[in-house]
Amino acid sequence: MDESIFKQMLKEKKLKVTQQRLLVLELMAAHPGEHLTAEDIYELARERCPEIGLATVYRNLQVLVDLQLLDKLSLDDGFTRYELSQLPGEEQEKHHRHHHAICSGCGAVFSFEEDLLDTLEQSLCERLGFVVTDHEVKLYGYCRSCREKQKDRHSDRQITEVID
Amino acid sequence: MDESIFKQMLKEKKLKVTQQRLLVLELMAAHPGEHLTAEDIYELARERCPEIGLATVYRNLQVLVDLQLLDKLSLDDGFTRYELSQLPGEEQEKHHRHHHAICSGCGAVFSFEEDLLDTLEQSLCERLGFVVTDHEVKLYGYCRSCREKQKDRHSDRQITEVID
DNA sequence: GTGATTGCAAACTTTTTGCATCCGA
DNA sequence: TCGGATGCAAAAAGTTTGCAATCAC
Repeated sequence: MDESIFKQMLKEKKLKVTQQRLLVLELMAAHPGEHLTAEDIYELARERCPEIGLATVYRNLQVLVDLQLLDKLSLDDGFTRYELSQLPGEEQEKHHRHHHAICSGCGAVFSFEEDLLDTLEQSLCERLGFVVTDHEVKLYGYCRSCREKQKDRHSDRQITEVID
Repeated sequence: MDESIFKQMLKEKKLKVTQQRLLVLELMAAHPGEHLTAEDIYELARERCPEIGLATVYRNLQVLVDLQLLDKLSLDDGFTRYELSQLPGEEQEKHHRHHHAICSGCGAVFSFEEDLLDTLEQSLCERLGFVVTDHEVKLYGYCRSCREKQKDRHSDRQITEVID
């Protein structure tokens, strides 16, 4: 991870480079693709900086979101979650947030990237003059393993019915 | 609104038809397309049933969500919001949740329906065996009026620069 | 030195829960 | 009558804030 670019980004916003701030970013960078809660990050942070406070974690997560290094998202379980968006210096022509498919059966979360919203975003711009800068897509449904369990349960029931 | 179908739906789940339950549904039906918070609905409900409790509102909103009469959504302002999904008896071959475009400038919310996720959902099913039953799409960006304000501000600045 | 940042605790906000009472079927 | 539903208050849970002490620059 390019720390000097991060320091530059902070300097531009007149923010200081503190140990805690660096640590939070490092931890997020060490867990790409994961959807960590503030509490998760707090627990990880305390391993290396036991005196850190939860409020500091919240404040620094917000700084990193403002710098567009993290995405803030919700998987509808009551927690705000954070996911690495890009490493400092990794410029992207367009912000490319992950989409998530959440299993209603077991709560498993599948992440994916896909650019199928372009048509939608274009029509929105033409019709409303609304220019899209970011999007969040959540799909709800049932994953393969839950569907197979469901199938098994149905078989059981049928067998039971036959036996009865 | 077909009250008898609603009563039938409740009976099937062994739930009772209470005044409060009816009232919450009526209020939601009277505000289609709006994204009301529990507090909003509580305020509206108290006009006609001053003794109603906020907890009752929450409990009945959840009942209506379970019956698929309401959609639960978040516009990222810290409130869970509720929107009429369909009236009792209005069967839809597929659940058709609204999508929302949220303006980062002024907070305005634009709702729309569109079926551009079919390809995405199909590929998800083929690749992961994940079957989608519902989806939530949020687009973030800037609405026309905020973009025009932004444009004006740029013009001002240019003029100032020229004058200086 | 100055101003941002931290850690701690208290406060805040939204939502849920326990429980005695009430009411619908 | 009986079990679900209600209203109230208290609790829960996640997040934010106030403030004195500390740290980065």
